[in-house]
Amino acid sequence: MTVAMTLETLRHSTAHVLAQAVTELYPDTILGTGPSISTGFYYDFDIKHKLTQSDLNRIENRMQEIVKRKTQFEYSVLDKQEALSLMREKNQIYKIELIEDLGAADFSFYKCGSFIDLCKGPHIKDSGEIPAFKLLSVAGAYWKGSEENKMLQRIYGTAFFNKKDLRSYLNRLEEAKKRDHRVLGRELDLFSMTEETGAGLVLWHPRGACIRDIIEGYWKKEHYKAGYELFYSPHIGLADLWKTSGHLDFYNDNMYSPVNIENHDFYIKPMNCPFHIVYYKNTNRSYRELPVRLAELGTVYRYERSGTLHGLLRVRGFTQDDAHIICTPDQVHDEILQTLKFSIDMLNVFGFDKFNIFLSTKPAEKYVGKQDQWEKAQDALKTAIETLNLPFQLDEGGGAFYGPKIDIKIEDAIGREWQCSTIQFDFNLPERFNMSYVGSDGNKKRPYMIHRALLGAIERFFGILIEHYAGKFPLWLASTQVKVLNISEHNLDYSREIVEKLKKEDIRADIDDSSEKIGYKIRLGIKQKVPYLIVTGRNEQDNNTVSVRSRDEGDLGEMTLDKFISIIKNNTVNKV
RNA sequence: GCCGAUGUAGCUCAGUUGGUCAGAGCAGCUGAUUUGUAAUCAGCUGGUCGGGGGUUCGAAUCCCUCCAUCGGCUCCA
Repeated sequence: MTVAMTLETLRHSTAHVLAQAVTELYPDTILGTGPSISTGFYYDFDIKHKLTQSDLNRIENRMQEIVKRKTQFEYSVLDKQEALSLMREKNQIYKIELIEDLGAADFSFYKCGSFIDLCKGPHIKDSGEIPAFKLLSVAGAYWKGSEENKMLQRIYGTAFFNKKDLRSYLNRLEEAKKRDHRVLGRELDLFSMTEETGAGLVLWHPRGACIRDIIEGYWKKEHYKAGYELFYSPHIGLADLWKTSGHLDFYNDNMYSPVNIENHDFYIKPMNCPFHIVYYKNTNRSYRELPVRLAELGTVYRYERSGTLHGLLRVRGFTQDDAHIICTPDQVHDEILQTLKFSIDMLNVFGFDKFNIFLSTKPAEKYVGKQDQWEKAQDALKTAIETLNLPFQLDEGGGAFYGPKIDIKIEDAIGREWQCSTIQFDFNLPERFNMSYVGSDGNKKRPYMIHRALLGAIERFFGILIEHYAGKFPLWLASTQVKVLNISEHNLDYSREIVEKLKKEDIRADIDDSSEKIGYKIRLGIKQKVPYLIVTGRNEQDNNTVSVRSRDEGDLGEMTLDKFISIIKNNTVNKV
């Protein structure tokens, strides 16, 4: 066997060493599987003993020993009978299942010391070739990833070619922890979620609310520019509405129980679309009116299983930056192109420029709508992506049953991918609601409907933003843009005057008029990540100036207030 | 929902085998200080130890249960 020493190989081999160590320490271990993954590797085990963090240390030490032993990885091939009997002998029921599943004639094994594992390889030459590794965590994981199956214990770890890479990876994990939006959210007093109010429900504190307001204000302004009309719909709707839309049939698991008012059931909305459609149908529509573009920051509530909740990134009540475009077949291409461009532009403004775009097409089996509709829609989506020269991945058959879609994912600080923008066709709802418009030939026609969100959900997007900026919101988004710090009581009037002047210029300014020393005030201002701190003391008062300290650029020295205001205005407009 | 871990003042955490163990720092408040670029000093107020139930003469500590959070899995129209 040739040994291709890729990071993947190294990690896969390290997973074997992990399994070997665990087997040595816990002889009753039944092995699951143990692949390499993008951040390292894992191995699943069925062990009676509940693994703890301290067990991890013990296992890691044993792994170090195995590495020191420099045992060879020996390759061998067994036929099915031999493979099965070997695994039976070792009571490896999961491996037996794998052998049966694979249905091949021959099976390759790798042996390292007394440890042998079913594996297609490749592997490193011997265990001594592992230069740097670390076990990271234990977690539960279903056998074969199915909820129906038994839950095994999974150990995560990582490995690198050298200690330096490992260290920098671990540092990155530390860094990511510091950026965690849940931590920063508390430190910067942006939001909270409490046991008292309910899991997955967000309290937007004034500072967070301020930033949200700026985001939403910008969002609205841009939507008007892009030819959208704003819409508001209620939080609950009659059962019949959701029956017509199909949500009570298809989405019921995610919906909360109804409230009964005068013998009518009302459901809290999990989506905004039905309301927009009802409005569309409010009057006879002519092709001359299309496209109709309705945008709404609509707050929806969905049941999410308790174990899936995660800070702002997965919640039960959230506000979609939703819109529905209802148009004629002729308009589909233009609308999609415009929407995709809009989406990318919007994400760019918030500092995101790394995207993973997925184009999902018609599922093989369950779907609604006609073939030519799907083709036209898919063509529009693909053409738009290509026109903008964006790389994308094709997810053949990955579309929803009601239409094809584009999903845009961005990466957060910890390398997790989060879906923000989505642009999806819907062939289902126009049918169900019998939507129509009168064409130029005087006949009633069925419009195309496009459902789209650019930021996805405000809550999730805010969480991603916090991590992206590490809490250092750019000037235009910062809740407090300038904090004025007076040196002593003698400068208080002058300092307050400065604040008032800044406020008059629509600059979000605040004052720290406590009787603390300037060092303390600066420390506090830095901790709060305020973009600009202004020091006002005797010198400034005498010279009629301010001393500016920028969060990102350090001390900018003494300048006139007018000069400072123009810097702020300039940077705000440019969104830096 | 599932597996595991965790839950002590607003925050970060101490609390040895159940018996002055309800504590510290920061924050907050009150005073003093009037300060020149990352923590001025002093005093004070904060907690049914996540909720409920149980064992015990006695529970933050042991048991049960519920809730929430964390790491994952699963799910993600």
